[in-house]
Parts: sequence; structure tokens; C-alpha cells
Amino acid sequence: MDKSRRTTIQDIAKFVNVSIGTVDRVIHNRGNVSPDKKKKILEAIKILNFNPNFLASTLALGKQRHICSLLPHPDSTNSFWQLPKKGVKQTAAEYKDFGITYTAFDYDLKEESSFVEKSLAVLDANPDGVILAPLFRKESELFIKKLEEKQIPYIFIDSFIPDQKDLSYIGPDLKGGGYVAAKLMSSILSPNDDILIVNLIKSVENSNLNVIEKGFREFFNDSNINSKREIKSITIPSLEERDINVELTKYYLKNPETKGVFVTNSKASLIAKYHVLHELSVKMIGFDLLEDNIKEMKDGNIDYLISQRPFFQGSMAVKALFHYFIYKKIPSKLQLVPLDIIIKETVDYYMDFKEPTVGNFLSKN
Amino acid sequence: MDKSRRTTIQDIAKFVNVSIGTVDRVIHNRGNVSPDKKKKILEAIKILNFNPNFLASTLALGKQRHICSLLPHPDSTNSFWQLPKKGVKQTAAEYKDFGITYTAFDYDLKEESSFVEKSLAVLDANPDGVILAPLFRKESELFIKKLEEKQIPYIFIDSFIPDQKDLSYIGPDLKGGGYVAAKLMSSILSPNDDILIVNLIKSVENSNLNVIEKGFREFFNDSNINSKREIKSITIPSLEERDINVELTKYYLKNPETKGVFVTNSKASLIAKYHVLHELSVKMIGFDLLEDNIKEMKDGNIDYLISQRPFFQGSMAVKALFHYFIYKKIPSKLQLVPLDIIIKETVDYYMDFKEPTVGNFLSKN
DNA sequence: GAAATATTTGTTTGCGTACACAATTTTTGT
DNA sequence: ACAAAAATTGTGTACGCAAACAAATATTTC
Repeated sequence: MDKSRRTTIQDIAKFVNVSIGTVDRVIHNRGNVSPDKKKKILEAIKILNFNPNFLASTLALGKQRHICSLLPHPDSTNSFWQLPKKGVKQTAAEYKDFGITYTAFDYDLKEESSFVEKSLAVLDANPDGVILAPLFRKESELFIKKLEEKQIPYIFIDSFIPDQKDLSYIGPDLKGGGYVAAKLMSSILSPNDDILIVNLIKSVENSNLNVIEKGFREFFNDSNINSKREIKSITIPSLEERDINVELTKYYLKNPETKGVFVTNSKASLIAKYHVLHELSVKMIGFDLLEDNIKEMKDGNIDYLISQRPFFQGSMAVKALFHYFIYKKIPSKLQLVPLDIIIKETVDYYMDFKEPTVGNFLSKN
Repeated sequence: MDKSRRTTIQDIAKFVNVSIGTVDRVIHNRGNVSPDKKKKILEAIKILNFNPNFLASTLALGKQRHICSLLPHPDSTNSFWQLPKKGVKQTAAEYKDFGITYTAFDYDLKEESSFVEKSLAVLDANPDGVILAPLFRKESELFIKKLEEKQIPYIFIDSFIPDQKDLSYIGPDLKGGGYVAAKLMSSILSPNDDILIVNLIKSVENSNLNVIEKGFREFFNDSNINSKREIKSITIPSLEERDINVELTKYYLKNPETKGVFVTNSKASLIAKYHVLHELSVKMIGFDLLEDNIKEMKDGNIDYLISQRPFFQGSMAVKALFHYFIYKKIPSKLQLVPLDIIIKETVDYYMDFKEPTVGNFLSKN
């Protein structure tokens, strides 16, 4: 069965006895085609099972689309924000041949003004689509208003602002993340063990962590174990070892019975280090597969890490925009990424795992 | 900054003052180019940062590659084997425009002869690459020998035969899967609770389950809790409710203290149903996100499911072959997929999660 | 019923590359 | 020095599609 190659526009034209121009007009709904020929052509498309060749189509069209990302600047080489950014960058590069170009804009998580500045830069770049982590609520709202005025589609990743005209939110179910953390915590503690929730944030803008904490507490409300467990939370607005030491020591002196700590962002390793230093045996749960976190997990100082596939978030955002550009396909508004539960024994699988990418055509001489 | 479009072969030709033919010869290392021109062209490629346009390249080349899969026939619409197959099929369809065609061959898991028959059919189809789940060891070895004679590259998914010339193995670390299951089991049982390992298999050929069991036991050997826990295993060579009932009842009557059950394949739901029917409260761990398993997990009859990303295995196998075809890129020989630990609270995220695909160009009238 | 206009259809060029073939230049042998 | 052979370089066509342009009908207008 030497199945002859795919049917082309030519085939259809010949089949219906018209020129390829007419077929093209029908395919693109460009009008100016007599009803009967249109009908015949549509039939032929069905019969011969015609799909336009995506390569030839893109090549002929030659349209360039520019994607910009506006994400927090990674505060170190081992920062959470490296990951989604890498996902965006790498995937955009994959689509280079398909006319996708990409520029990254990073804002300073500590400076609202930086966000404003960079968001203006994004607008200046005149993008066809924007990928945004809207950590500053008010400033983000202003920004997306401008995007909407210019009819530029945008996608939220990592966190989102409700009730907006974003194309999609691609990121974790924050509340669910807290809930899952609580479930895991409860599975490794005794019913009456006290728990501490640590919010390690610099700016107070970001209310996501509250949502996470809410989810965490909700689990313990749901599970009507009539335990006498105490669940307290503290906020440490600094990532400096000194500050953390002071605050934690203050807390532990008052609450020596704390048996589990849940850190609501990716900085669990900082708390784990404190525990090691002070020889405290406390169960710990945190987020994200950062080098420091992994090290502490392997050393037994963190019990569970929950990952929200940050690389994938970036990767999917680009893909969604691409599909929107090319096929006018509207992605589902809410795309919650899986919350991966990771333990010492499974972490290496996640780190070694590399999905091959489409593009990356390099002349190999 | 109206960044001029990408540099093309034309640009290079003009830059060096030669014809595109000569540039082409250099790019493809096809010889017959004077050394100095070659040098200049290579320099220009560097300077102008030239990458061949993948679209145009593929289009001009117009080469077709045929991929065949040889996987177990899904024994129901809700079978594990649906998943990798779907991954292969969908991804192959994505690459249709890139010249990839695909044919699926399914063999009967109960019949070695079926494997032989289908493997011959694969050879008849004259594929350019094969994706294979080598569940019958001996028959698989014969098959891949023939593939090697014909120089047809092949990739193992789901399980593999060691020391072969396969392009890659894409699948779980089976032993690691057992080990992880054990870790989880130990976290939900008391130190002295007895455990049962259930091997639900029809054919004895498949030694993978032994590897999984080995990993499971290894964990308890490693963790030198001097418990008096008993870990026994039984093999039930049937999926019929009757047979399972008989065997399990026989076992439980003799071992009433069993508190945890680990099922080494995707059929944990069958055991869970038995427990419900007989009102047994037993902790359970199994593999794979099948509908039945998910239901039992949501009902509280299965505590953990471990997923090995079956869809992705298929998807990645196609991508790896594609890259091998196009870029001659040899994938890493061992690509262990992450072992996702899934609980009632996270299962929905996995089910809802849909990665957008590249192709699927459908005229949307 | 012819001119003017509107509608429908056909043709051509270009996207960037691969490759066959033609044309040119260089080298070799005598 | 000159033909013959070898090495090098240039040109044209095709891949399948999109879109501009040109041509051919059909319809309207007076």
C-alpha cells in the first residue's frame, strides 16, 4: 500500500477543475467564489481529506510574532524564577522557525516601580503576546488594561488576577497546594503535634501566600480530628540568615512543641538550615525543586517538596500563545498544572528528566 | 529596532560573493568546495549567525519516515496500554507535516505467538523506526535482532531488555518504583504491620514485576527498623473477580494481620474492590492513573498511586526518533521518567492537565 | 446593445532550502 | 601550448502554500 503522499491544494484544484487560487480563497474564507464551486471545493476537501501543509503555509506566510515575558528577576542563579523563564525562553527558541521571536523583561520583586518601568518597556516592544506573572496586583491591573487597549493577548503564569480578560492562567491551584501540603504534613505528624507556617516574603503585596496558608488550614478544618494541635503562622520579611534566625528563635522559644513546619514559598531550605544548625528535629514541607531544597531533602531535613512544574508553565504559555496566533485557538482559561509530590527517593527522576525539544537545529560540523 | 529577519543562505552567499549552491555544499558537507571559499563561508555562517530554516529545509527535502509501534493490545478501553499508545499516536500525528507517518501494531499479552506474528508484520511494513514494549523477552530478542540486521533504530518504552543496541529506553525505573512504593507504605503503616505484595499477572514471562517487588523489599531491608513486620507476596495469574476472590480469601484467612497491600501493576482497583466487598480496612498502593484506580482512590480504598507518565513515554519515544531522523541526534540511552506520587487530593490536577500539541491543523469553518 | 462595473476565476511570484544539472575554471598529461 | 579530465561554481526547478495581480465572465446601467 504505497499510500500516495498527502493531498495538496493542487489535488483539490484538479479534482474540482478550478485553479488553486479559487481553492485558496475557499480555504481562507476570502469570499469572491461562486456558491456552487465553493460547495464542490469544500466537498473535495472532505473527500480527499485535505489538511494544509503547516510547513508550507508558515513558510509562505512568513509572519513574525513577538512574545514578551514580564517575570520577576531571578534573585540568584538558583532561584525559582529561573525555571519558568527558562521554559519560556527555550520553547520560544523552538518556535523560531515558525516566526516566533522573544524578549524577556525582568522586574525586581522588591520594587513596584521596577514593575511599572518594565511593563512600559514591554509595551514599547510592541509585542504580539505577553506572558506575565502578576505579582503586584495594582500595577499589573494597570498594565493589562493597556494591553487590552492595544488588543495584545496575555497569559498569566504562576499566579493570576481573577476576572480578567487574560487568554489563560497557567499555574498551580495555590489553595490546593496548601491543602496538599497539609495532608502530607498530617500524614507524618502525630495528631497533637503543633505546626508552624512560615511566610518568607519581603514585600507584603503578594497575597498568594495567604491563599496557600488558607488551603493549608482548610485541610485541618476539613479533617475533623478533634486534636489539640496548634497551627500558627509567622511572616519573616527577609531572606537574610540573621533575620530568619532572630525570628525563628523568638518563635521556638515561645513554642517549643512545634513538630512540623510548612514554608509557603520556595525558600524552605533556609528554614531547614536553621533546624540543622540548632539541632532541631522538625518535619518540613516546602515548594519547588531548587538545588538548595533538594540538598536539604536529601540530607533528611525536608520531608516533602511540592513542585508546580515551573518550567512547564513557561513552556505551555508559549505554546498556548503560538496556537492562538496560528490557529486562533483559544486555550482553556484555567490550566492548573499538576502538583507533584516529591520525596528524597524520587527527586532524581525529576532532575534527570529532559524532554527533547523540536527545534534547536544546529549545523553539527 | 526593526531587527531584520533571519539570515538565509542567500545572505551568506551575497556576503561571501558565491552562489547559494556553494553555500549549500558547505552546509551539508558535500565537498567539492575550494578550501578558502569553504573557510569564508563557515566564517560568514558564524558572523551572520545563520541557522537553516527548518521549515524550508523539511519542505524541500520532502522525506517521509515511517514509525511503527509494537505494544500490547489494550485489554479494555480503560487499560494501561491505552496511554502510551495514545502518546505515540498523538505525537506522531503532530509530526505529520514533518514527514512522519505511523502505524500501530498491537500484540496480545497472553499470546507469545501474537507477538511473533505482529513483529513480522512490523518488519513487513518496512519502518524507519520502531517503538517497542518488549514484554516477551525471548521473542523480543529475536525481533530486535532482525531490526538490527535491517539497521532499523528502535526504542524501548515501559520496560526494556538490558545490553541491547536500542536507541534509548524511555520508561520507569522499575526497581525504584517498588522502592518508592515501599517508602510510602511504610509511612502509612505502623512498624509491625504486615504487608502483602500482589502480582496480578496472566503470563509468567514478564519478569518486570519481580524487579518491582525486589525494589519494594529492598526498602525494608535498607531501613533497619528492627520490626517484626512480615512481607509476603502472592501471584494471581488471572484478572477474573472469581479467581481473585478465591486467592485473596485463602491468603487473608491465613494472614489476618495484613495491614497493607502493594499491587505491582495497574490493577490495584481489583484488589481494592475485594477489600470493600469484604469490609477490610487495608492500606493500598498501586500504579497508574486508570479510571478504576482513581475511583477507588477517591473512595478512600487506595492510598497512593504511582504514575510513570505513560502518555509521555510514547510521546517522548516519537520525539526521540524524530530527532534521530532529522538531526541524527542520539538520545540518551536511559531516559527514566519521573515517578509521580499521587494522592486523592492531587489526582484531578493530573487528569485535567492537557499539554497543547504542535500540529492538529484543522480548517475551522 | 454597448459601455461600465461588479463578480468570479486563473496566473505568477516568493518564502528558504535541497539537489540535479549546466557552466565555468583549474589542473593534468603530453 | 592544447585537449582532456577534474575540480569547482552557478543556475534552475521543486516542495506546498499565500497573496498580489491579471484575466475572464457576468451583471448592471443608460
